[in-house]
Amino acid sequence: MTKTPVDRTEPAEALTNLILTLFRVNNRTLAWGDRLMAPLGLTSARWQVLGSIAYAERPQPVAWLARDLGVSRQNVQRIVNDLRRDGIVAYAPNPHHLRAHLVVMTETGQHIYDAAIHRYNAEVNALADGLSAAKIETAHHILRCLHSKLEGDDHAQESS
Amino acid sequence: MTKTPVDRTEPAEALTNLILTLFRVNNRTLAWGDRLMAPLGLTSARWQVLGSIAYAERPQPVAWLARDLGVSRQNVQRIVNDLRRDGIVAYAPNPHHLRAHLVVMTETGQHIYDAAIHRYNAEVNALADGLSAAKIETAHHILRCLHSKLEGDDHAQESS
DNA sequence: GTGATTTCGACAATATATTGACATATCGAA
DNA sequence: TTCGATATGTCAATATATTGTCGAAATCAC
Repeated sequence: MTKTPVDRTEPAEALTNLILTLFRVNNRTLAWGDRLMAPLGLTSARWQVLGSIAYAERPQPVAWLARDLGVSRQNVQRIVNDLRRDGIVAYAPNPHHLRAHLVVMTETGQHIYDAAIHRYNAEVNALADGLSAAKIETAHHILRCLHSKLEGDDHAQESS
Repeated sequence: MTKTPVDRTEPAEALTNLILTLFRVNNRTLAWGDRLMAPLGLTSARWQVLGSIAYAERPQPVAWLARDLGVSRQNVQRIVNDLRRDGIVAYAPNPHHLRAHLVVMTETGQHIYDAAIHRYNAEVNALADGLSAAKIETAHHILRCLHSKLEGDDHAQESS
C-alpha cells in the first residue's frame, strides 16, 4: 500500500515557491488597497468591481462582471447591492433581458472612481519604483499562463 | 479644486496589469487547491496552515504561524481549532510560555499531510509543464520585491 | 523587584466569499 | 410551438478572514 513517491520537476519546484509567495503578496496587496481606498469609502473588493465596470466597453449584468473577475456571482451581487445602496452604481434596463439589469456607475460613482484612480496612480508609481518593466512583464506573462491552465482545469471540472 | 492628474510610469503601468492578473490567479489557485485537497478533508486554508507547521524547524504557537503566513492570528486560531477537533494537530506544552501552546501534527495529521504533498506534486508538475524555470524565478523575484515593499508599508502604518 | 509594554489566546462583531437551492427568463433544438 | 438546457437573480447556510476588545502571561526598562 505504499505510494510511489512523486518528485517535482525543476519548474514545478520553482512554481511551488512562486505560489507560496503569491498568496502572501495577494494578502498584502489587498490590505494596501483597503488602506488606500478607505478615505473614499471603498474597499479592495468594491474597487475591483468598479474597475470591472469601468474596464468593460459596455454596461454588463452582475453575472458577467462576476465571470470577468473569476468570483461567484452571488458575491458580486452583494457588493453591487451595497454600492447601489450607497449611490455609487445604479441599474439600467437591459433590452435583451428582463431580469438581468445592467450595472452602471452613477455620477457620484464616477467621481469616486476617478478619485480612486488618482490615489492609486500616485501610490503605484512608488510601488513600482526600482522594478524593471521587462521583468514585471515576464512575471505577468507567467501568471497569465498559470491562469489559463487553471481556468482549463476549472472548466474541465465543471463539465464532469 | 481640480486635482493635478497623476500619470503612471512605465513599470507602474506594467505593475497594474500584473496586480489585476495576480488577483485572478490567486482565486484560481485557491480553487484548484481546494479541489485537490477535498478528498483528504483539507481545504487550501487548512493546507497552508499545515504547510506552515511542516516548514517550521520547530513547533510554534498559533501567533507565530499567523505572522509567518501574513494573516491574522485569530484566523489561524480558528483553523487550528478545527484541525485539532479533527485530530490532525494537537497542542504540546511550551516550556517558554504557559498559555501559548505549541502546535504539532498528530500521526494522523502527518499521514494526511504526506498524502497532500503526494497529490500536490503530481498536479504541480503538470501545471508547471512548459513553463521556463528561469522565468518562474524572475516572477518569484518580482513578487518578493513587491512583498517586501508592501510589508514596509504595513509596518509603517502600524507604527503611526 | 516594580511597573509599563508587548505578546498571546479567547470572545464577539462584522466583512468577505462560496455553495446549494429555487423560481423565473432566455435560448436552442426537436 | 413546445420542451429541455442554460442563464440569472434571490435567499439561506456556511466557510473564510479581519478588527476590536479583554484578561493573563511574558518581556523589557528602570
